[in-house]
Amino acid sequence: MAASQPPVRLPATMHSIAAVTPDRPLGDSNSQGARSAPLRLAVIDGDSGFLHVLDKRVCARGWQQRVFPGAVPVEELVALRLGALVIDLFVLGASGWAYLEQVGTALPALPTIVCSGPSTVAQRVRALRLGADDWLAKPCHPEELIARIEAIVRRGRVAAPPAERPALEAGELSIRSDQFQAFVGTRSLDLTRREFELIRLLAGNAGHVLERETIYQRVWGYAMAHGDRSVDVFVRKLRQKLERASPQWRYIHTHFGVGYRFAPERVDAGEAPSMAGELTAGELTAEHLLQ
Amino acid sequence: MAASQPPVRLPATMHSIAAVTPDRPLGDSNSQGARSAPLRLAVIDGDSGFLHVLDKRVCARGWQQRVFPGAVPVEELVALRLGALVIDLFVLGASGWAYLEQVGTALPALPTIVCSGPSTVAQRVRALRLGADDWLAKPCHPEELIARIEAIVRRGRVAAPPAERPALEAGELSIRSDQFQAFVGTRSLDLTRREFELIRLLAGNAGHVLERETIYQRVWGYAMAHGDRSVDVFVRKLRQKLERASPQWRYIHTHFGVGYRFAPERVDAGEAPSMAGELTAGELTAEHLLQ
DNA sequence: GGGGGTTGTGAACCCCCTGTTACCGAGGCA
DNA sequence: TGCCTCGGTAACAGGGGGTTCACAACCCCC
Repeated sequence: MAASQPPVRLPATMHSIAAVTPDRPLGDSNSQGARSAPLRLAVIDGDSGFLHVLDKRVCARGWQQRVFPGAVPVEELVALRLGALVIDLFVLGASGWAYLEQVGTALPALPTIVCSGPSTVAQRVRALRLGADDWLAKPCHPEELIARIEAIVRRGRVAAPPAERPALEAGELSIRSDQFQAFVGTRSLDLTRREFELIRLLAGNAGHVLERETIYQRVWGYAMAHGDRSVDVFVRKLRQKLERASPQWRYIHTHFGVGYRFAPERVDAGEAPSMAGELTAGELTAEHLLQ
Repeated sequence: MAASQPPVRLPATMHSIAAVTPDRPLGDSNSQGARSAPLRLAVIDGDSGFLHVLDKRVCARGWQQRVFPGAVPVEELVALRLGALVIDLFVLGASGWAYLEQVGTALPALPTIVCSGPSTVAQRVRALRLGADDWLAKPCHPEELIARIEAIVRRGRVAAPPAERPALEAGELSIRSDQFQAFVGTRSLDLTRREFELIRLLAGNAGHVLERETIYQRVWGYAMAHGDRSVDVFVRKLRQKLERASPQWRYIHTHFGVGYRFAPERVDAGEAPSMAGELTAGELTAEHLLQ
């Protein structure tokens, strides 16, 4: 652990929190619990009752479902671009095992779940060894089947590359999460990590006034102590760097007694040093500035 | 984004691989795909009969097993470098759900199986949604449990297929996944396995800043313990070898408080030791560096 | 216009982050 | 068994960046 540091250490140190990404811009992967991406599902089964109930749940989730009464040629499966495959092994009879192996070999990346009636341990083990990801006994609840499919898909995804985060554009600014940095044209603002987290939060809520406590909570990761001026200090640092890189624009506006609001505004040449707190309706809902 | 992501190595796999091919640049050590590599298993359970039977099977497979009577702090799990975790949720009582969620959040790459007594559909679904990969009802046959563990581990592995990967070209560097080695011209950098995995990850995401936690997660395969300096040390080793083989170029840039970014840059003769944080758009979207 | 609270600004302090080196244990190999 | 390589940990030095403080400037309200 920490090298030559004195013994006393607060548990929730700033670093660990900051490192854990206090503010997920959203639309991010962590929503797995709630919604998952639309999934294309193929079901090889003949049980119409089961299929009907399953279809309802699948549709409710926004997924798509194709039903097949028997074995589907592997090439066809490939063409379907499936997200997952559900098989009742026993509708395929004795050839089911060979088929399962075939699918497992040809499409190892395809999540495959066997959903069949009464079975023995040996059968289940065999299926799993042949490439199936799971075996769920019928009768089963469709929600459990869906949850199991999601679990398998999720497992495959944690190994996949992280989703790409788009850049935020505002005025002359380009805020790139993959760089932990903001740019004007090609020039970096040379923001520190905290400065970047702060501007990302503000720009991510452009047009909205954010209270200091909120800002602190989301950038620092824990509650702001009374009298803490950190937010003000960092806003100043940000303004300084913004002013230097993009002198024709003002980005961060102070709301006295409240907090700060991000909204890119072109500076009028002959502008008097206007009040920061003065607003117009246009500024407030400045949607035209960002998306 | 980067198509050619390095695979996420599960701990057990990784160790065995690293151990098997310490220096040998390689000849297709990927044969491990079929046979399951030794797996380090943790079981949170109190059922001595179950544990005994399971232990026999686990040992027969050449795996290792650690048993815990109750919840294990996540940091401890990290330190154990597990390949999979088996939990009897009900021995943890009401706190079991929170614990499961905690594990799922901190160690998303860790295959987790709940193996508990009678349960409801709702309980199983809940566990799966919280991050469990599977739920197997007790009493169960240990062979099925093992087969299910293997299926999950396999799923995590196929997500990053060892398919033929083209060589990555960057500056004077040529990173050949089929050789597990990097070259300058024809001269090998003589990278170790870990060093190679690291540079492959970085170069595969050229132009993007990767956080230490991300790097660790994807190269080492499990969550980074607080205070771990392994990434830094390996970056230094890499820089040393890169400097020796390609002195006219700088490849790895530090982003203070964040992590590292790979971007080949020719060293100017009279160059002052410039800041790593300084970027140009050219570097950012450095597509010309790869592909 | 004046007073009290709020915000801007600059600088000092010091913690912690990173680079770097050395050391140790594990495992392969002879 | 002994040597060697490799991975991981510990320790230290140096410097960047976060926090805090003091004071000035400012805003709002009475």
